[in-house]
Amino acid sequence: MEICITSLLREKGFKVTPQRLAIYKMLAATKSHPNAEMIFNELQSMYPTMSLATVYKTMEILKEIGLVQVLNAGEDSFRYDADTSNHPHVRCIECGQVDDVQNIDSAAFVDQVAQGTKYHLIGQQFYFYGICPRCQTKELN
Amino acid sequence: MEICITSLLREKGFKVTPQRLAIYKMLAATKSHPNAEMIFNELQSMYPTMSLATVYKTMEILKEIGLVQVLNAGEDSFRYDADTSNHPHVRCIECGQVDDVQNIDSAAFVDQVAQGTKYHLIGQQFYFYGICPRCQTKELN
DNA sequence: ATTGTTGCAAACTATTTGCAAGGCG
DNA sequence: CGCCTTGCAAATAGTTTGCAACAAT
Repeated sequence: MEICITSLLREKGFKVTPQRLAIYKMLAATKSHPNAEMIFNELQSMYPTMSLATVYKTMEILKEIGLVQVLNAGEDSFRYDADTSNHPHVRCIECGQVDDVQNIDSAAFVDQVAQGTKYHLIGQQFYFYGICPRCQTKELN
Repeated sequence: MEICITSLLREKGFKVTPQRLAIYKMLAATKSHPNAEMIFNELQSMYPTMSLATVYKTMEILKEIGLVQVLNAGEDSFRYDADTSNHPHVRCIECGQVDDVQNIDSAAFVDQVAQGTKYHLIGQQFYFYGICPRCQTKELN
């Protein structure tokens, strides 16, 4: 995994820096789909000089070399996911957490859209909204 | 349709103003899924004192009373749609236009997700990306 | 008459950019 | 060593808010 990002950066002509490794490592280790500020906050203790701008610049590169995907779950900021497989996401409208939706077969649905539109389709994003298990139990108060 | 927005506003305790009618009428008459600035620009000739802030405030209300839905197709601004039925959208990565995807049956797909997640699902948004017919022909140059 | 709304300007937030100092190759 | 990257600060863009004048009920 570290090998992967290191060689990928070099291949594409980007330099390998501690900041880039740290950002990618942190993202790959979480399932929380953090936005830039969350990533920045989490890395600040380890890298006291880390800047938000570097997080943004790094995400731009990681997106470009295919190591992260950018999520736009209807919020005011972008979230990032080191799992670049094309899977749906679901956001809790109470607490705001974003989870993966696993083991979904969207092929039939995508095919249907591919046929129904005259676009040359390249990708897609599926976002669901609802109340997460934890917030459901909270609401029993 | 005008009757609808007028009575709906009154029912919910909002006042009926020319600006609100104009904004909704314009949105209901287009398929272009405009963002706030596009709406503002188009209305400025007819309503020279119209302000962007009023567009935003109005969209907030129209969303609240269920007359518009807000789209977040991976851009830096929100788009608005007076068609509140839950249909997918497709955006051209060349020219940026956003189109509806019509006649799609997503029930099976949604059911699959509803069962696969422990969320209490409330809604969803499907976004596709690709190259629109017009840009496909342009690319032949 | 009362209360909500408009529209300007200022505030705010997320993101991007310019640039000098520093680090990777 | 040369060039890319960092990180600060300033700039930008979309959206929201405060408030005084105004309009709908």
